[in-house]
Amino acid sequence: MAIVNGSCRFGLWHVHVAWQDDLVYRVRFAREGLDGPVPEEILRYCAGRPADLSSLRSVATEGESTSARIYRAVHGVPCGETVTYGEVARMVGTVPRAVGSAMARNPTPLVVPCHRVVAKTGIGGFTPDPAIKEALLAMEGRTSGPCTPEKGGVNR
DNA sequence: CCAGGCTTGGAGG
DNA sequence: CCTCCAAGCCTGG
Repeated sequence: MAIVNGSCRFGLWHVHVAWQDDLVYRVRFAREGLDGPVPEEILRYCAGRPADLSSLRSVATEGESTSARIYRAVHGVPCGETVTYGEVARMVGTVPRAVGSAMARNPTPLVVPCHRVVAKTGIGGFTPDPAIKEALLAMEGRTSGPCTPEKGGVNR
């Protein structure tokens, strides 16, 4: 079985996904869509329905490199919560800028929820557009949001 | 090998 | 409150 490529809609964006079973190789936000399926959880998530993105695995978390450990730490951040670059750095034993670099190169956004990693003083960055990060966090902040956080605590 | 990054905390104005 | 800056380190080219 080969790797499957597909996309679904998230607001004005198209979410491209390269995947196979529960393993995701690549996720990226693009202006244009492409034909093909995406994992059920990602489809539900993008549609604003209850979804558990952490049930998917990412190739980014494989290995023992520093970035892999950073991605694993971020993979464990639950929906509805956020952490700062500095907090992730302390968990992994590195520095905030290394975390920022890793997030900027995250091959699988959503599956490794880099949008839940914010700066201590603000929302932090997001490629290709910080507006996506804001939209994702706003969506997850709702008590009846897609991942139904137990306590509807929005972080900031 | 080197430039630069989705940071941070402290110093100083 | 705000600007400035070095620390510290990982990665792509």
